[in-house]
Amino acid sequence: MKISEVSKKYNLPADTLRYYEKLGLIDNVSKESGVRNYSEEDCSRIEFIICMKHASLSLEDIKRFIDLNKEGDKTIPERLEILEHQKKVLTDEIKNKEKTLDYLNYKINLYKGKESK
Amino acid sequence: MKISEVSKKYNLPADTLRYYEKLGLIDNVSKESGVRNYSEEDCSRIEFIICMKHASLSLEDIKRFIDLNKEGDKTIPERLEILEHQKKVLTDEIKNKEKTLDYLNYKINLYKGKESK
DNA sequence: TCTTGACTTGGAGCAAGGTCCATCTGCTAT
DNA sequence: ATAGCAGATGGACCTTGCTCCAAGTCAAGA
Repeated sequence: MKISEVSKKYNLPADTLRYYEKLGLIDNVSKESGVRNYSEEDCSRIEFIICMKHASLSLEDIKRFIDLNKEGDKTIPERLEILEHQKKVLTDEIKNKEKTLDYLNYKINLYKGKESK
Repeated sequence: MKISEVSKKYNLPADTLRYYEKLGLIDNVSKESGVRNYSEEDCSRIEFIICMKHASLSLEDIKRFIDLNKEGDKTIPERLEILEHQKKVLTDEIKNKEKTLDYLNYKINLYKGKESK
């Protein structure tokens, strides 16, 4: 897949894809006469990155995780730690956002009452 | 309340509180011989800001909302629009984060299986 | 062959949201 | 009265995560 296709597929600008590669989040994509050709594996990696971003990991943390992964099974405890920690973060975020959603609804109803008065 | 107390209460650095004031998110806090003394109202405002940040509004949008509020009831429709929009954003975020939480749990279990092998 | 268009690179620039610093002021306890 | 501490101010600086640009390469169609 060419960069433009991947870009469309994941809704990420080509610049961002190259940026992630530069940071080492994506391994060097193989090139044909200088042009990137993304493999299935590259795409899975991109999906993983997007997912971890939703979990609010920084790009640096995502890179850390990927690097650990490459080091083999002995890094599983550390990876587990990262995941458990992020799970906590994520759970808190969801709780906060749900509370905030309640508050938004409350406010919205309040305003709707005022508006139709 | 002095800035250090407010800082502790809301877990926001004093610099950040002053920064919010500079941006106009918090009205000019009254001062006693040059030292800020936060009123109940100032505190409510801070709580509002924190809440809206959880709803993923930018500081600029929060300021917009606060400014509209000051302009009186005629701005209710616009405020409602902001809230409704943000509700949508927030709902999507929660959905994404819940999906991601599932994924994290899946990964964690996978790793736990490997670890205890 | 010439042009067009997608792609490349390196590096500069940008926006958001702080964070830090030097310097100054004004209590408060000794 | 004096040292020490909290706070104030203005402005410089920082981090994250892109985003844009200039200049160059390459393949394919007219």
